Amino acid sequence: MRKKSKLQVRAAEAPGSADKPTRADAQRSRDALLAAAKAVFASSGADAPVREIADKAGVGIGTFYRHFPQRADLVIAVFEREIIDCADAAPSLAAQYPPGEALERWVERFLGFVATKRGLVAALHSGTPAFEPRYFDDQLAPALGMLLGAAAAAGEIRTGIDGRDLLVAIANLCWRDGPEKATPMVRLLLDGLRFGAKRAG
Amino acid sequence: MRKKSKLQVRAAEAPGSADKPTRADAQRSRDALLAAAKAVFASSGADAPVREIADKAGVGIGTFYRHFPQRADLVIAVFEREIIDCADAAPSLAAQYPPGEALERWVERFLGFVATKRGLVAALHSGTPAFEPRYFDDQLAPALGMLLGAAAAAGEIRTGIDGRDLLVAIANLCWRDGPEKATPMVRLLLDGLRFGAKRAG
Amino acid sequence: MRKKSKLQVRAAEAPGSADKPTRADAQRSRDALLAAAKAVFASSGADAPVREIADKAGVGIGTFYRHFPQRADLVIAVFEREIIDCADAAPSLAAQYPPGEALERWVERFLGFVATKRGLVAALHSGTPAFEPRYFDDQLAPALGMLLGAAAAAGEIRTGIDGRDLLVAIANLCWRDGPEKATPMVRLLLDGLRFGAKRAG
Amino acid sequence: MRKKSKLQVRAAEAPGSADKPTRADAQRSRDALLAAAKAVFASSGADAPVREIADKAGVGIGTFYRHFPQRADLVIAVFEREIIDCADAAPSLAAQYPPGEALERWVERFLGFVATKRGLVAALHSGTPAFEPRYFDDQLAPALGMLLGAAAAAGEIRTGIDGRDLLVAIANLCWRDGPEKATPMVRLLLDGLRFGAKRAG
DNA sequence: AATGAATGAGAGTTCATTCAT
DNA sequence: TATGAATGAACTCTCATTCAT
Repeated sequence: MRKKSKLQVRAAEAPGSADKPTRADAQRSRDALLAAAKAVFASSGADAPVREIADKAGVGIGTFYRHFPQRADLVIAVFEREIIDCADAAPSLAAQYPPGEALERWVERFLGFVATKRGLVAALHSGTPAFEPRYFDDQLAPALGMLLGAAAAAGEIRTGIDGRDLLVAIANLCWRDGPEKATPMVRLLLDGLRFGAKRAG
Repeated sequence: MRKKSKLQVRAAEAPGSADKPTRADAQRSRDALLAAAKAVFASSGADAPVREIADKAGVGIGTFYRHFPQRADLVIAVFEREIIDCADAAPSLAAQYPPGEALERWVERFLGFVATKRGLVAALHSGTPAFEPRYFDDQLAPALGMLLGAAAAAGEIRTGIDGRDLLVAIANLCWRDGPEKATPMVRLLLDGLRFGAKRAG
Repeated sequence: MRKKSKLQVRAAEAPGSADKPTRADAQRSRDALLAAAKAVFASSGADAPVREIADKAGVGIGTFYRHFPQRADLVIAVFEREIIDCADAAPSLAAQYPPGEALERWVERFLGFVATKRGLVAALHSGTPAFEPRYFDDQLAPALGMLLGAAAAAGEIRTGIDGRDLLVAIANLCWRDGPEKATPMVRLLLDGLRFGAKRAG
Repeated sequence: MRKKSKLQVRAAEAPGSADKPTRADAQRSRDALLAAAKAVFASSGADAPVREIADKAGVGIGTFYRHFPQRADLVIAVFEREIIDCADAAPSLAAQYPPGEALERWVERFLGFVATKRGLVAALHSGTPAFEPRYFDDQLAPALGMLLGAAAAAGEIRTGIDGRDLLVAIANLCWRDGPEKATPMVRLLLDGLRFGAKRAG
């Protein structure tokens, strides 16, 4: 079973817990910031001015930085739920579909998440890349790696492709383009995996 | 035959030409700025402060902005030669190698250009996207399109892939990663093109 | 009784006041800026570069602009004390002297302020004319108007002259000239007021 | 008889004259600049950017500065005709009206000129004050001085007021204000002159 | 913990004036 | 002479981030 993400833990921390009692007002600030960020990201992109978010949340910037020292921290927190759900979808798809199709469906799902958030990919790469260790490495890359391994074992795709590398590549393809432009190119990437399998076989 | 790029023409203008002959001092400033920019881009990335470049060129900012009203204008000018050379390589490669190999070699060459300029791709997308119309659309995309068409005609790759889309995809794959990371993913993309051919055949 | 000026209140705010108590550091910056501006204005005129003032104050330009978004805001603040004192002098003079003399003395005092600040009048008219509403209209014009009214009531000067108009006229007479040149002309203006009274009488 | 102004002479210089033959193209440039300046002054004020005028004249800025090294030179040239006419009106008025009225009428005429040119007075004081010697001192001040002298001799106004000082004072009163605001104040000034006469008498 | 003032780099512009061609 | 490129000071504004309160 996947362990819960650190942020999630911190966020969901019950008041009165052993280590950090998470004061009620702090939690309120955090929630307000997340709600504001979600709204601002949707309207102005994920590279909106920090102050705009803080203002919308009715909170000082100091407070913003206390909660989200890095811009990426905020982005992560905003999309945390979706990321976790996406990672979680991997085992389900693997159980329901043959390996190749499971892979394809999962990539499509990931694409549906990442390509529809204007500025997400760019934002995640600004400043300290906190996103990658936390989610790429711990959640999404293993999920994709598992699907790749299964498909390779079934002879449907080539071997030797690292899940993380492919994940980053897919994200990069969505850097500026929406799903319409990105999807065909991602398909090409997957076909490239298949091509290797055929050649190898 | 491709017509010479406008900028190139302006820079290389022969004395006595029809339109304004580019004063020697203006040309000197321009050259100094380009040289300075090339150096600064190499050391500090393509998002270096404008003033730093002007200073290094021994030129006022006023002069800088006269020559390059938008930051992207400078970036373009700096890499102009390389871009043109890259585009020019397409016909040569097409003449020397079988279509599939010509395509592959050209993409590698493009990669060698774009993936080694830290910050280039990102810089070109900030501000006015002057780069794309001028070079992507007019020079590089047609070059790649030609190679794609030839390879498709030879049955080596699938049809229906737009040169510009693929070009952008390749550039996107290099967005943050150097050639080491990008190259395998670009290979995958090309294999995807081949996979389509096989499947279609 | 005149209410205290807003700026003054903000500056002199007693701790524990209802509205925002002006943080100590903000006040320090503000004071430093005012002191620096006073010095720079004296040496370089009221149109000195903003950065020079910020530098002399040991403060960033960002801070400068936070405190004084418009250049005129600074000019106002610098001379605020003197302006207020000048306006405050009107009732005292009115109490001590006969109306005509009170008027004359006050004008002389105003002149002593405005004609000795090289560039003051010009500076106040550049950019947003924030000065006029705040001080001309609210403080000085009423002060002068009161004196005019009293003198007119006493039959010493003509009626029907607006305090603000006269105030502006006096300031305009000092626009470039120091008190030596301006004073005789201002005297003429006051004599004009008296002439009207005599004629009317 | 008044000698012709230097500028006028230069402008009207016949080609082929003894000293400077004034090339035809130079004259054309000059004329174009004057026409352009007149238009631009009317629309954008007398403090319009130099380049705007040069552009409108279809002439390089270099050419502008050759003809009008100081901004005031241009302003002068543009209004030269009107200034001379204004000065010339003094003797006529003196011949037609009693001294006091002649003075009043001339001042009104001067006002009608200077107060209706937005930015004129300010422009004349920027840079080297070339205006004053040439026109204030040589033409207008003597004209006003003459009228003042006559009125004083007739006992209508006080003595001891310098024509130039009064002229500058009147101009200053028009610095920012149009004739509506300025006229009453100028009247006050004239009444002040009369007040002195009565008191002296 | 919350706040928001302070900071300073930087972009992009405008403009009067000088100077090389 | 005419030209317009060069110059560089200055200004305004934006923003991420730090730090005093």
